[in-house]
Amino acid sequence: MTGSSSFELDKFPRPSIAVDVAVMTVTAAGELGVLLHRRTGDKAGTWALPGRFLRERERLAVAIERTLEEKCGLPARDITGRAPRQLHVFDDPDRDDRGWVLSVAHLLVLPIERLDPVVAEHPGLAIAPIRNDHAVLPDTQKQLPYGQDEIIARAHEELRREYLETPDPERFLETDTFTLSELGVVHFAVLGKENWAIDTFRRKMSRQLRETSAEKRGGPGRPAALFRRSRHS
Amino acid sequence: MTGSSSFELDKFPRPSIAVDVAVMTVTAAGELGVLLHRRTGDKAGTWALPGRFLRERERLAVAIERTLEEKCGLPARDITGRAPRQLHVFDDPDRDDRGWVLSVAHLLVLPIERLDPVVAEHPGLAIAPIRNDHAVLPDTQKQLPYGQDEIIARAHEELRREYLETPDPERFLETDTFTLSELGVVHFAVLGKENWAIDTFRRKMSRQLRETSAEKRGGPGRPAALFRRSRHS
DNA sequence: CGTAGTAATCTCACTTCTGCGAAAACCTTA
DNA sequence: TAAGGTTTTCGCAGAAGTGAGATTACTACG
Repeated sequence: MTGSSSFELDKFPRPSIAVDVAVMTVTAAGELGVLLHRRTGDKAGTWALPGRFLRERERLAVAIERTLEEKCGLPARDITGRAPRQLHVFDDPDRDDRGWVLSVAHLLVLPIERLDPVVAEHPGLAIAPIRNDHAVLPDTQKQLPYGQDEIIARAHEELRREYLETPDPERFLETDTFTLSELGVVHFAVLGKENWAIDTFRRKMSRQLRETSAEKRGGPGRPAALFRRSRHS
Repeated sequence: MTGSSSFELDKFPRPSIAVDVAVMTVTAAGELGVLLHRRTGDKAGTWALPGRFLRERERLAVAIERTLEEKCGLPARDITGRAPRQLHVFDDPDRDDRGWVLSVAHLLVLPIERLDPVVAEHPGLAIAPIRNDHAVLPDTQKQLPYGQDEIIARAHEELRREYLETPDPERFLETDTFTLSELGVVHFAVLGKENWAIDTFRRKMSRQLRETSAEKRGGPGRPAALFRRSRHS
């Protein structure tokens, strides 16, 4: 920005700023899913990504956090320690028929354990699986409003890029230690079978983790070594 | 966003939106550089990235384009065919002492040939080389205002990520055909010597280019094969 | 207790990648 | 026109990565 006298700010009309968030998780079935909520107001009943308008001098991350709390009943402490990630600013002035709105799209990853109880309790919430790069809605609605399908596509793309190289950087897995299989379920959900090579996966990831002396046993098959995140990831 | 009655837009105060752009180039000396301009107004004389406030219903890319035209005298046709790339939204409400401003940072790559004549003509412009991930300013000023150093760091990081894999995706090189050495100068400028392996570079890039039957000769040394961008890059 | 089933890990041949030095092809200058 | 300098390209041996099958170590069930 250029140096300007302070009243210059008032010279220009200003857009409303919205935040939208694709909360992504890996379901118990091992599928990548996104949190949707049923809208209220004039377009009640349709599914959409959570989002709302930015309040005065509010930070984007805080707006995201409050949206999830207010609209989805997700307690704030379910989000602590997790930072929403900016994806894109949608700036088409005709995107929103209510007026001139810029929308900042975000990605937030949450473990399914945090989402499941909340979704079970609120009928206005759903976790839609993502197939072929778009969300499969719970009923006959085909698309999300305001081109939110593109948000999901961008979120998925971002995740794919990260998960090719790094072991669960967004922490779908919350536990301190985990087996390579557990990690594999997450990566498989993100990457899909076309980008999935189990051998390469195990080798690349185990190199980036610290092995613990413990094992996980109890299930069928050979016990699996438990790994821990390496210090700086 | 949730469905809302249309007057809801007016209920909230709205922030000013600024766009800032790191115009990056590779200088004749083979260094990565960024375009700076001397500010006017109350902080006249200090160097900063070009930027201004978004006008009513203006698209971000258009605001960038006009900023460069109005503030730096870059003719619009120097930018045609090139899309600024969003990097980040800076949302700290205290970032700008003039008020509540969100700033959308962008990266735009331009070939040095387009910048050189304009910079030579305008004394308020400079191309600052980037070393150790921050711009080396032309005079005693140490830092850019409003944390614009972070914009440069993000821009550089983004470029590094792309240029490890793909031959000049942002098109520092504008000519139709080029030799691997000419391409190498650009990649070296972006990646720095620590990420530079000439053999790997040649092999990885030549595979992604189409060889032409022409050669470039005239300089000292063996003539170099001229390559062309492959269709979809 | 033995057998079947399952999951994790190891082994090995094969392919690809990497760094380096040698060779090729040109320009300049004497 | 021959020698020297420069730049590009090729060739090779060693390193690293890949995919598939064999092996190991468990649980479940009769």
